[in-house]
Amino acid sequence: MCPMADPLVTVAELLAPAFAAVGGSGAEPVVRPSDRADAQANGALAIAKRLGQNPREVAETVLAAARPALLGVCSSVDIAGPGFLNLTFTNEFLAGQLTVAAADEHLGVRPARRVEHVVIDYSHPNVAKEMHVGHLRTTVIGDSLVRMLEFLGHRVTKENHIGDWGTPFGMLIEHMLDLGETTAASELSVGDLAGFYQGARAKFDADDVFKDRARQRVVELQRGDPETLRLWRILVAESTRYFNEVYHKLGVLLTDDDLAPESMYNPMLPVVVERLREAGLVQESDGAQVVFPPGYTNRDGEPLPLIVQNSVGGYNYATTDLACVVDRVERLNVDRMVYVVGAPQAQHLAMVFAVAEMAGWLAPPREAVHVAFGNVLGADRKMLKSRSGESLKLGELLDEAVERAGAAIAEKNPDLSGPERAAVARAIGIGAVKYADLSTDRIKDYVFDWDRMLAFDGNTAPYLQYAHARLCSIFRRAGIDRRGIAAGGSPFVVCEVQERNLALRLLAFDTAVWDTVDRYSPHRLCTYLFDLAQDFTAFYEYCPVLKADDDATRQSRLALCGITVRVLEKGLDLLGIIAPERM
RNA sequence: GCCUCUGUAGCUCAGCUGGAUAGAGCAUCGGACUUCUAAUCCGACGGUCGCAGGUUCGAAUCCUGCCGGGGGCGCCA
Repeated sequence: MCPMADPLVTVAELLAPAFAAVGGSGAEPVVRPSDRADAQANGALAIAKRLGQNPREVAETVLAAARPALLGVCSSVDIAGPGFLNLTFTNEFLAGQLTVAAADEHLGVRPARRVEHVVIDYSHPNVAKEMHVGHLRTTVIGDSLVRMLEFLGHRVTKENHIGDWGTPFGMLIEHMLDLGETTAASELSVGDLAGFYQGARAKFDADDVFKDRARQRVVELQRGDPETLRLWRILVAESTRYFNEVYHKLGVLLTDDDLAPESMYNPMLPVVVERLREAGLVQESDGAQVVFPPGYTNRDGEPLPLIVQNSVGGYNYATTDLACVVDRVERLNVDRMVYVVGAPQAQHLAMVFAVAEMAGWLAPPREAVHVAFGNVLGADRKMLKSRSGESLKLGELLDEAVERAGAAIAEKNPDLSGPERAAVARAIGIGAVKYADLSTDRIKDYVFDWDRMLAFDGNTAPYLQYAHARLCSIFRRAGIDRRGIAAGGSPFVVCEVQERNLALRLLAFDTAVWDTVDRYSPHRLCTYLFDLAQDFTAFYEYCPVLKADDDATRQSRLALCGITVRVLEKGLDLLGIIAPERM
């Protein structure tokens, strides 16, 4: 078993036998952070309630049993209020825990007990359609979850389920023919997907001849006509190239290897329906082939179906989503499927999962999770739009972020120049956009505000990056490699209150990461990192490092800075944010 | 109509699987730079946690009802 760095986890472990002895097998210490001490254990109250005893007396009994285990760990343990155990750690214990964390490649974060194969479904842009701010959330949240799950040791499969199939492709292909293949391709590759799509749409709506051609083309596409497929592949290839440009700007992990296009599932669609039919789940309703998962009703209170084949024999996204489930279970053998998809799809996904369960494709411990998220709003609290009222192109938004960050740097630090300034502008601009998205609870809508996200104070990426840059500066001036600092010995001396607060925060990284992953809520890690940056700057203000009074203090503070910079860097990396060395 | 998410300081948000006196940041006001990056720090001000009940030793947190806002509810994805 690997040693645990987090004092709350460690002390919970130390207290567990005493609580179990007094309260029975279900009794837990319930250790939480506290304002009045370093931690409080609330478990005695639950035991008292269950046993009908006085909670303070229960706390006394538990404490008496636990005392030996806490020797050297806690400098004081008090019973307070109705029966809390207030725990204060010894500085020596904290120093020892810091040594454990510093020696750990994972900075004290416990690896997953059981390694799972997790598939994450995110980003999913549509071919020949613009990527907009709606794609920002799924892409950034998904990317962050991939990084965290991998950090915990899971095997992660990224799936970018791009929309490359469906009736719109008839008009898109015909539009491409009208423009000429090379013109069309160049229009798409420079990223004018909105113009291309709207051009096709306008003709489709206005021109009946064009409409007929488009419909005929859909038939050819579905029939597998080679020439039509060739044209279709041009659309897909040019769009994919454009998506990759946006992904590159964003700095996310997605590559072509992660593409799981809708069309990939086409051959499976009839099979899915057939298998549902064999399982006796399919009914005909108004001419369509449907499954009725229990518990869903429409607005008239009648059972609500999941339509898997429409009345003219076509398949839809429910069929495709079911095919995905089958593919992931039977081909990839995944343990967990994570869908980073907007909140409006909640009912659809719930029904798909329900049908998959009915068919026996999805059964515990295998699980499917909908990681839902809200909208990005403008200052008017409506869906974010460009000035002209069009939907905002993601690529342009990212360019603007880098531009704004560049302007800020030019003003604040004129010494940075050339390529370094450009790189820093990118790290700050993109980091700011990502952090603004990740730092609020994903289920809620948030207001997109340039000034707030790019501010260098407050809960923003630049504030965290600035703390990181100051740390790097210390090591640069000391002429020490910050990565090699903590190796060997136990240099930590926890003394000043700022050192103590920083130490406690650093040691809570484990809990912060696990809380974040357990709830698929990156904003929890953001909150932690902001707290860490604040604790560090307080330390930085009051505790000289390079000019410390004596060498032991200097060594200890350098080592403390060494873990801080690693946690900050790793934490930001888990959010997909780059921390520049200077800014 | 039913389902679902949501309502916390002037503003933007944490806290929600029950714990002690509800926390940050911004803004406002007052302090701190010949100092490891002041892009910072310290302090003050600021809240009947939408409303009303209930559960209990204890509720922002759980339950019920109501009010306000968003979303979803049969052949698009």
